[in-house]
Amino acid sequence: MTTVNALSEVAALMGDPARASMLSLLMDGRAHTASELALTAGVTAQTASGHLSRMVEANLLAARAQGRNRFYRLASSDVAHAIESLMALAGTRAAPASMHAAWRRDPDLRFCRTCYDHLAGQVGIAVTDALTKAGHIEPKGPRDWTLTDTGELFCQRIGVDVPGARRAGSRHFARQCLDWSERRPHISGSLGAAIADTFFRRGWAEKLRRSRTVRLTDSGRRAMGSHFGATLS
Amino acid sequence: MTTVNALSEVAALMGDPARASMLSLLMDGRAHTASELALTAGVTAQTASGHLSRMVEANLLAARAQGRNRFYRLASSDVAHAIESLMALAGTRAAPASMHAAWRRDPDLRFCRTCYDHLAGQVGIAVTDALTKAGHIEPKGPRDWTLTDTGELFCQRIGVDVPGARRAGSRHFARQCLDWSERRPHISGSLGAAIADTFFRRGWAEKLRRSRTVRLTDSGRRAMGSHFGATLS
DNA sequence: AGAATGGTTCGGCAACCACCGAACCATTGA
DNA sequence: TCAATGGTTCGGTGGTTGCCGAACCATTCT
Repeated sequence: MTTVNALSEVAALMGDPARASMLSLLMDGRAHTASELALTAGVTAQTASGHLSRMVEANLLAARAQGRNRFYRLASSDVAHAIESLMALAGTRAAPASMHAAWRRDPDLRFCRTCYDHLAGQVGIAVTDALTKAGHIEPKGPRDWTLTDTGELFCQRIGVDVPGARRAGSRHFARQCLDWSERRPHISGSLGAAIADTFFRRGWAEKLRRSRTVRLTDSGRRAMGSHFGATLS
Repeated sequence: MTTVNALSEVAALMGDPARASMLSLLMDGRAHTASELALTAGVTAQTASGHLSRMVEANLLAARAQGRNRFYRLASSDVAHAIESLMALAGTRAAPASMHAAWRRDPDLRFCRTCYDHLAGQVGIAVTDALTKAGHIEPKGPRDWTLTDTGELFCQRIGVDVPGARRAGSRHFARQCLDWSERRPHISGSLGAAIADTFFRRGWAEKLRRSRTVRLTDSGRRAMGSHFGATLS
């Protein structure tokens, strides 16, 4: 009820290892079935079911029934943002030495991944930086960007569905999202999602199954150079 | 070790009610003694000691011995930011009806409070908005502000120690911090702290003991009108 | 030196809760 | 209609951990 208990309740929910792995998987922005989540969490279906209903109850997750499957997804991008923020904290938690070790362990994840439904990691940052440098997006207000006229043209040229992104209901159009590995913001919101979608549709990138990791294809690397003027390690 | 476990570990630390209330108290940005923290958490000194050492171990808290007292404070503003982010999530957790009830319960906290060491709540937002509207600060990059020339003069006039804030080591100068009750950014960083300090030094505001709540004095209300052109409910 | 205060360590207890086995419901396909 | 698959509910069990009493260390005050 009181604000401190609400804090501890929500934190305690994320504090269980099984639930944390489920949330981590759901950070890819997609909806996953209960059994899939049970598998990645390393628990049986019954146990997973309990966890999932508790998180739905607490409005961390949303459930959608389809056939005999039940799909779960993060309830809102706010939840995704809070998780990223905790991850950022967890990243600074350890001493620099072991931090490097942790990053060595998952260099691909650090290079490119999905954050909810948009691109994050070095690639996400590179895209965002390129758009900023070219004057295609400009900061508007504290947590948003504006798409400039040249940005509109640019998006049209590479095939980003801007009208569709603008149509996306009450959702933010171009939002700043803090990247936990780079510790700098990348572009999110419906425009960020549309850009990521372009990467997947044009074969520039592909999602690895059961993971937030994204692999940049060869044509993707070329596109980063030609369209975004970015060179990646 | 792996990133998901680091997430769950940090979340689990915040997930205990006793630790959560300690962290809430420490959100006022000050250092508090172990017994003070034990009292607000409603546990005995031994229990509190255990909690505190665990949080120091996890780099959430920093400890400083002084005489026979031991003072604990948040280890970094990153920790404060993560807590605010979780609180924001906890705020949206409940249905709108009960959310209002929770806010009714603590209208003063929502009106004005400290967030780490700067002002938050309606007053924090009002100050930030006024500075923006007058062109005293401008967004610089994704999460910072620049103090303009007129802003420099304005600060000097009302007695904000800008040189001192600039001298503040490696700390960010003017940072954007998300306000969990207003869900909009207010000014933090060393400049935000200097502004809050001015409010306290000039008697515009005073901290309520054992709480993050800040009371705006009558002269503070007048100052909000004359210096910031803001009217508060 | 002795007493008082603030803080920590240790050991045992109790409550909580994550977990699984088993049984049960719902949807799909044969 | 009957099996198969996906999911949830229920009950009992075990491990974790938060908690306090008691003893112990450190600092300050008389």
